[in-house]
Amino acid sequence: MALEAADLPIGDFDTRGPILRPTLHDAIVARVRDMIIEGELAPGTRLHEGNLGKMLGVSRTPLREAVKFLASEGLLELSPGKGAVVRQFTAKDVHDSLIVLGNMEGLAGQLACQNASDADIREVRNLHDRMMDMYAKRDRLPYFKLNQNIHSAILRLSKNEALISVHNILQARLKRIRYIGNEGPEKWAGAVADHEEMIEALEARDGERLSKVLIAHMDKTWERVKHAV
Amino acid sequence: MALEAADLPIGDFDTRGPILRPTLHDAIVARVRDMIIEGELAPGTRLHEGNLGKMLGVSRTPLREAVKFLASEGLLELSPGKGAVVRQFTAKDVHDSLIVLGNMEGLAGQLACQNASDADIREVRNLHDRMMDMYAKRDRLPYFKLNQNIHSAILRLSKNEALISVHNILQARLKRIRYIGNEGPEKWAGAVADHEEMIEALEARDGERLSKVLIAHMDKTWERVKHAV
DNA sequence: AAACAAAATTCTGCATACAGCATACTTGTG
DNA sequence: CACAAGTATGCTGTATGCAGAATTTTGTTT
Repeated sequence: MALEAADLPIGDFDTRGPILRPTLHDAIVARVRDMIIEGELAPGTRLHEGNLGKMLGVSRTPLREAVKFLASEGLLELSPGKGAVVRQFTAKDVHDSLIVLGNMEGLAGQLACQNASDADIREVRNLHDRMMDMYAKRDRLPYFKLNQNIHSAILRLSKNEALISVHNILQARLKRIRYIGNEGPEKWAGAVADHEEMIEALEARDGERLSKVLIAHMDKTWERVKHAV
Repeated sequence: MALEAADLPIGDFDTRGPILRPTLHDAIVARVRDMIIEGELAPGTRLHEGNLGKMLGVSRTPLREAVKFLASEGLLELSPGKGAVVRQFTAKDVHDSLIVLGNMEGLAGQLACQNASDADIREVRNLHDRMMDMYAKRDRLPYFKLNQNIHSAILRLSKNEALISVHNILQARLKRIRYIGNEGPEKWAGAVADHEEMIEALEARDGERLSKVLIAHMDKTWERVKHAV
């Protein structure tokens, strides 16, 4: 089953601006990235251009271009003469990344309090309330998704493209860890309390407070995830 | 004059770990990146694979791979069917990036105060003193280089690879702006005062203070650069 | 002369072909 | 039986060829 440009997930299209034709390149990048995140390509695995290309139904040329792209994102490492290897993250790498992510989200929170419109904030409140419903029902997966959405929303509300961009890069590197770490011993009540404080601070446009909660929240993420690294 | 792997700048080699063979890929990436930073490839320019390849003495295949790599770094934009274009940064893009960079350096300062060895700090003191000599002589270029070195050193002393990595990405995107902005109406004395406070805070391992100075210092960078954007 | 349409050219995107290097295997020797 | 050297296979890295899209040029019409 060959990979085609139409396999691009909808979310990858930029609906503002001129409509861009989907490209095979983007499709391959997205597919291989998913394979890494979902563990189909385990850390340390050497990518075999012939096999992987056949598996995806594309020739080596666009596949190699996608590999270079992902290497630049930090998901793959290039070994000259030996091709690409799925990057291994040490526990320290993950911890370091979470510290940086926490700081970025803190900054995003501060900026969001300055730059978000009232309507923007109402949207986050909406997400928050829906998440709380899921918490009441102890419905894990939709809770998790809405949780992610809230964090992305805060980034978006910062209206700082540079911040969003570097956050995405770092986030992508850790997505796999989060993916496996999701089953860990979460202190669910504590996380929910954090989120209550977040939405309060955001609605009060209290950037300092929001920033602090977001950073503290990320510290707890490390506690939750570190056993899995 | 064909581009060869030997044209790699020394600094690109990772001297720790196994010695890696220089690759044409890295050489092309570095060369094109420089061409963008130095303005040889102006923002908005469409990269012509045929011409550029001939100019560098390489075929289109490795060139295209390098282009994808740089696109992932954010220095190029890919237009499906139209190839790659040197990315244009708006004034807001630059301002946003500087805010994020300032925040990152602030975090790096805090971490450096925790994680740097005394010897590490002495090295920065050394750089600082040499920079001050250059300031006394009003010797602009070496001052500028030492200045850059000090900022990189603080990042390095944070001992946080993730932070160093994302900082480098954002830094690379702005290098061209810094390059042209360097001639601007710098408030040299003010910058020097900032640096005096930085080294004091670092030697006192006062993370809070160092962080604040670094962030304020970056705000001034925006003032110095914004006229050129 | 200007505007539009159509053809020709040029460029990108992808596939394939080939050369050189890395690795695995085999075979010979101590 | 173990180890080393030589051989063979297979993979990566690079160049080239081809098809289709984009752009430019040219011709035609108003």
